[in-house]
Amino acid sequence: MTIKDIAKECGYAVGTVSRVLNGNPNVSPEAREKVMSVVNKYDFVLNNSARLLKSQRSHTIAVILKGTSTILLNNLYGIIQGRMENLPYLLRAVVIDEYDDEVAAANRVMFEQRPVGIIFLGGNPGDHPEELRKITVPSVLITNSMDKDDFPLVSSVTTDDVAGAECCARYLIENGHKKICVIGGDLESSSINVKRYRGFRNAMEAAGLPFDYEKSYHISKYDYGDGAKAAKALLQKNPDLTALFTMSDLMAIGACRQLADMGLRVPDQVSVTGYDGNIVTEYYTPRLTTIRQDETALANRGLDILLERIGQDAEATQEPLPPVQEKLPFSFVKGESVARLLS
Amino acid sequence: MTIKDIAKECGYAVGTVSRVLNGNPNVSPEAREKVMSVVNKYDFVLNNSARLLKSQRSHTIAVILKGTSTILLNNLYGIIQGRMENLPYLLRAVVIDEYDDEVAAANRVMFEQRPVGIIFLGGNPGDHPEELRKITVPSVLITNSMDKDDFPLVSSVTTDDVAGAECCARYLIENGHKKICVIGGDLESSSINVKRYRGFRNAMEAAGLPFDYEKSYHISKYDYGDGAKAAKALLQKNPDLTALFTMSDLMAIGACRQLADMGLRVPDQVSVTGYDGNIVTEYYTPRLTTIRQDETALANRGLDILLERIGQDAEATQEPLPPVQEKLPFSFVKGESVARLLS
DNA sequence: CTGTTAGCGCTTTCAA
DNA sequence: TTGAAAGCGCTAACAG
Repeated sequence: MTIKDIAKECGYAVGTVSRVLNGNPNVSPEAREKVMSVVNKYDFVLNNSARLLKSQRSHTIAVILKGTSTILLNNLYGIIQGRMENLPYLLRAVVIDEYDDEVAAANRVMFEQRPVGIIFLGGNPGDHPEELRKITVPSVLITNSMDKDDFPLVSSVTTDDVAGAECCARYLIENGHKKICVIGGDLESSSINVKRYRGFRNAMEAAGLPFDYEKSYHISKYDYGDGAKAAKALLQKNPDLTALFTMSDLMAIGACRQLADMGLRVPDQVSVTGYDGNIVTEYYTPRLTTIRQDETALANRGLDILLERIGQDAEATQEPLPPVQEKLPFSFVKGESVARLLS
Repeated sequence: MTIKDIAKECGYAVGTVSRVLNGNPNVSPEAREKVMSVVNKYDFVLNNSARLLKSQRSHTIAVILKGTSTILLNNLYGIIQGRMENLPYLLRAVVIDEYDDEVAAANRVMFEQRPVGIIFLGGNPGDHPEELRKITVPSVLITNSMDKDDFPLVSSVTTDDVAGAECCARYLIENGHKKICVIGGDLESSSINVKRYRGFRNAMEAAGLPFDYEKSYHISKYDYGDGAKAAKALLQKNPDLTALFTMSDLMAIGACRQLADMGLRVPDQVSVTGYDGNIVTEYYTPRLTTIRQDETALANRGLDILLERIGQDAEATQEPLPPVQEKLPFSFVKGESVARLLS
């Protein structure tokens, strides 16, 4: 079943059928109706390969989803997908492993799909500058920020991780906590960890509290199990800690579990804060104190930025829009996992 | 940069370049080397659209992921993707909404990508028989079973939901629970709900316990919030209940939260069971009693079944392999969310 | 408004 | 073993 068959059956030429199917206005209503009736009769769909081959440009936006297990990213994807229904683009998800190279994946998809734009959900493309430079369509990184500013095609939308972490740490301090330990990601591996750590340190320093990285910072993956292990290790090294500042809700939940196993109650004996505002924090007992990123805003703004750049790229009239690195507001969720220390 | 440019640069014809790039054996070593050197020089990649257009058949396996939020499915996807590295197939993820029609999505991808096989992760393709019949490549449904047996191309791998639910319910009964209420999915909407309910009823009947669907079954979506609401409603109608049997870990966690808000402790005052064995159940407090599906086995077996059918489809020699509907064993996770009732 | 037609980049016969 | 050439299904430019 090809456009030719449709043309034959409805008595028009392939050009007309093509025009109808592509929403070209230069078609008479009768022709449109006639063609559509045949198209519907057979549930005919244009061959995408042929379209792509011909037009040398797809209407595909590729989404590189790094680390399928992160619920946040899936939600972002869902929001973006929802908006696609009213947009003339096709979304193509590329799900890669937490340890895969997102820029390599993007380059692969560049060749295979020729997308008009790329959305990175998670990951840190800036870590692969040479590869990233090969990407010739606008892209936007959501949830992480692009620190390098010499990529004219890469924008980013993120929440202010420094401020978020600072806010959360300040809440602990305001509640009388002084001996606070940190469960965080590897500072070498991702700038997001660095920022959250900086925010934490800012709050500590503002309060004149000391912090010993060697003793009181434990590296953890963004999952439950590692959070639990980190909590255990920190407790051994810092038996007098009163609070754990973590860089993710999953770490926080893992830590809570570990504390419970050690007979310590949250928040009565140890306070714990999460990060990200994962929905589970609302249902966990105790409800977790956390920083909520506004997923909807993040996804929408990211998509808007990309669409602007794709759109004007098509017109190719004026100067290309410069990339933007935006920070969106976060919100603090008080929860129940931080106790007020009487002093 | 096309195959033509490559051909020109290395002095061979496009046919030869194509043969080299496709691993066709009828190429002289010199030609191969020459071509490859130029290909590597430019990092040339064949235009996929043109290949597809020409060969009318991709090496793509499409994966329809229904409901991005289900962690289980993402894990399954991860496992499948991991195995792809050693396989000559490309995976194409199609993420659709919980309420989208997975068979329509599959048909779309059939036209656009011409995959050699389809994996349904979640969903219930059997619910759309007419559409499903249009799919002309082998497919396999993982986590749900195909009840209809007149689809010669659709296989399935699932755990035995009836047995799993029965096992879980029996555990409650063995611990002295008699007044058990159920938080479950809509029996109309998915056969998986019917099966889990049947398993539950089986256990109840075996123990000679009555169950009043109207009074003690509450329909809930597979998420936290609805689980909480359901728990509240059930408690109002059944103030004397001692246990909640739920059809998903998320519902169970939502229910636990609701119970805590009502001042009821789990499991001391009310016992709760989950379903699926989501990793969070191990870190929740209390650890949830649940049925764990063996994700790895499910994913691997599902892929194996599909590969067998794709493979022999290519040979096209003997009779096509019939579809199989397999049930894999589950495991019961005791957890800590069920109390022993003294009677 | 509609029909005709030249490719898009590739694979795959067919001949050499 | 290699080259030449015919399309795959579609779009878009052009002619009518």
